[in-house]
Amino acid sequence: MTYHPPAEEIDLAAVMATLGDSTRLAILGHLDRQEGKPLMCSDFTALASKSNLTYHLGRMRDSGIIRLEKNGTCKMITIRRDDLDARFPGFLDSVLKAAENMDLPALEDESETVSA
Amino acid sequence: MTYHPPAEEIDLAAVMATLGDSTRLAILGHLDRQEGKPLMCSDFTALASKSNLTYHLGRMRDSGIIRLEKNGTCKMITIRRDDLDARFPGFLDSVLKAAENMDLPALEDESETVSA
DNA sequence: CTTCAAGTTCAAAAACTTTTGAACAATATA
DNA sequence: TATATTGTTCAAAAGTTTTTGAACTTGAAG
Repeated sequence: MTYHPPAEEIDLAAVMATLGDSTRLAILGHLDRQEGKPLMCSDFTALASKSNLTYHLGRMRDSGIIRLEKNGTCKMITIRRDDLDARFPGFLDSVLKAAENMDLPALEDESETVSA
Repeated sequence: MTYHPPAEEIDLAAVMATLGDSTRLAILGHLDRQEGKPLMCSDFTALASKSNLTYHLGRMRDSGIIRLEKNGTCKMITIRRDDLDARFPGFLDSVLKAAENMDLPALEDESETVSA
C-alpha cells in the first residue's frame, strides 16, 4: 500500500472496483468539492474509523485515483485528475457529475472547527 | 435476479461495482463490438461456465447495464445504452473506449461455427 | 412423446473484502 | 523531554462475492 501506479498502468476495472463502494465514492466527491484545499485523512473521520480510512485511501491510491503525500504528521490527499483524464477521457467528469446527485454518507464542512 | 430497474433508479456505485470485474467488463466490450446482433448467453461460454454466466449476467441486469429478453429457448442480451447515457452522460462511452484498449479474456468471433 | 439445446436453481466451497481495536511510529510543539 | 496529534500495522472476525456441479425447466423440432 505504498505505491502510486504510473498513469499508463492505471487499470479501468481496478478503478471501477474501487469506486463501486459508497465510502470511497463519498471520499472522491468530497475531494472534488474541496478542490484546492489540501485535505487529509482526518477530514473523513465521519465516514469510517481511522484504520478503516487508511485501508480505503490505500485502495484509492493503489488503483491510481488519488495521490497521498506526506506532509509533517499529516497526509495530503489529491485526486489524480490529469492522469485519469489522460487515460480515460470523460470518465472522471461523468463519475463526479453523477456522484453530485447521489445520496452518500454526509460529511461536515471542516471550516467550523472551533474549540471552546 | 428477474428485475430490470427503471432508468431513474440506476445507481452509479452499483454500476461501477458491477463493471469492476474483468469478466463482466469483457462481456460489455463484446456486446458493444457486436452491436446490432442479438447475442445470447452461450456466446460467452469462453469466459465462464453456464451457471456462472447466469450469475454475471444477472448482476449486470440488476444494476441496469443490460437488458435480458426471453426469445424462445434463448435470451437476448442488449446494453441499456439510452438509459445509461441519459442518466450518466459520457460514462458508458468513456468506459467502452477504455475497455477497447484493454487486455481481457479473449472471445472467439462466433461467425465460424461450422459443424463437420 | 422424445430429445436436444439453452438457461436456471440450489447449496456448498472457495476466495475475497471490509471492519474492528489495540499497540505502534513519527512529527510537532509546549 | 513530555505529550498530543496523525496516521499505520496487524491479526482476527464479519461480511460479501464468486465459482462449482449436479439436478432441473422450458421451448423447439423431429
